[in-house]
Amino acid sequence: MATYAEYCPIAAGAECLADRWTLLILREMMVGAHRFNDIHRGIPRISRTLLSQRLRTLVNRGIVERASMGAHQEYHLTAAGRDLEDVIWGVGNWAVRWAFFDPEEHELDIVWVVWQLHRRVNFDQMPAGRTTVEFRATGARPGRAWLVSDRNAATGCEMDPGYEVDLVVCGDNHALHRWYSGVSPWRREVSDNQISLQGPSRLVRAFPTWFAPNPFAGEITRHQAAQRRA
Amino acid sequence: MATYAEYCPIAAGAECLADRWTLLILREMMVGAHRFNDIHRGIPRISRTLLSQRLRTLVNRGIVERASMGAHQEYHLTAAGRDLEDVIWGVGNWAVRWAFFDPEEHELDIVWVVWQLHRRVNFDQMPAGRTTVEFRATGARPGRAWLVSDRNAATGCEMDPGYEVDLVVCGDNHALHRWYSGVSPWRREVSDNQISLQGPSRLVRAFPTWFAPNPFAGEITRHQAAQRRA
DNA sequence: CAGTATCCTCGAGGATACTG
DNA sequence: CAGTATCCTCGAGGATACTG
Repeated sequence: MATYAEYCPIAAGAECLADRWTLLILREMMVGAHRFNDIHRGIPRISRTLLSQRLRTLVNRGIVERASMGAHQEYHLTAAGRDLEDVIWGVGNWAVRWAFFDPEEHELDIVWVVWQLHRRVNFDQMPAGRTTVEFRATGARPGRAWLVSDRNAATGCEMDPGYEVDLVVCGDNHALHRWYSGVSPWRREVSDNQISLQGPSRLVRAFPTWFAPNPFAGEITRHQAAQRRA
Repeated sequence: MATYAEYCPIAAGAECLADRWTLLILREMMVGAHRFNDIHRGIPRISRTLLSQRLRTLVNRGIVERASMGAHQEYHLTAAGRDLEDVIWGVGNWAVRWAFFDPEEHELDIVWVVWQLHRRVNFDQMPAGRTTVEFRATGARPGRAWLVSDRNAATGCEMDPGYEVDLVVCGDNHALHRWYSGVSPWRREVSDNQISLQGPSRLVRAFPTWFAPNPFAGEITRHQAAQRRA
């Protein structure tokens, strides 16, 4: 609270926002994570102790509110928190222009990618009933993860959920991250043989329509176009 | 660098910005401080060691550039740094709406206020030649500071510069900070007898025109009007 | 003026085990 | 499921003294 001890709005704002992890916690609520474990899956490298503490601080500052929803707890942005969304998207858009590059090896995490993807499923493009997609990342930090979509609910799994797999997405981990983020379009990675699909051709054709674009895809595309002009 | 290890623009932005003090260092460059000691006077509670280290980090990240200007060094925002200005003003404007209140005792620092004021002098409203204004803060954290304006240059001093004082601004420290920030208008503090001027009536009448408003004064006024409507 | 080198402290936060 | 309690480590950063 008294860290800066300056009577200045920027200092007051930094007091609220410039703690490690805080922007990512707010991001998770902005993209639809409201339960403790869901928020944690979106930020796997924060410890549960620290996440708990940061959430308490955000509640005390009036940016987040905690509420009992029946049996479980939920965290939601308050009006003050929602008023921060533009600033936080602004931080991300700035980074797209100046500090966001091709994925580095330590940033690769296919489980995290699939977890984030599960929030962007276009259910009206999905087959009726359950669809199970297995992602197999090869190359650096290889791994597997599963996306299960059923009617209008989807989830990401780091363990085999045991359902029959309808479609396998297999590819280089860097390429999967480039596609996920919007840094490169699906078609390019497929035609470069970096990513391939295995499954019924009906599903293979439909797959590119199953996910809404990354929230930063528009800014990334604009930035790439500006780069090419320069 | 690898703190978050997430392939996300918000994480990349937080990596650059969410360090303690960093937003305040950028603020100082945004308002016109470019030399090490000037930046430090704007952020007196940071140690010189840490300021030096943060500046180096900002240079490495491409947000600030350091250049020799003749004998001395200067720090300036790069294009990437200038592109951050809207985000940083956004943080301050958000704080005005949700996290900026009347000054607390630990935030009072009349020397810092006068130092910041020296950048906002309207030289065309100032008398020709040198003008020395002494600020005397009474009440909590009392202190004195001097503002010296000469032609088109001004500075703030924490020690008596030894010049004849042309005008004395005397008042409660909280009131001086409210006026400085734009939280309350000059006329209100004067008519409430919280602040008074001592000096030739010509200078007393002119004083309220001598400084450009605080950069957040507009947002503060808008916010106060919205508060009254609610 | 504009820093840097060195030493030392303390508190943020990780690991682990636990709870309603 | 959603955390909390406890213990411990290590590194950020303050204090001090120094330099071109």
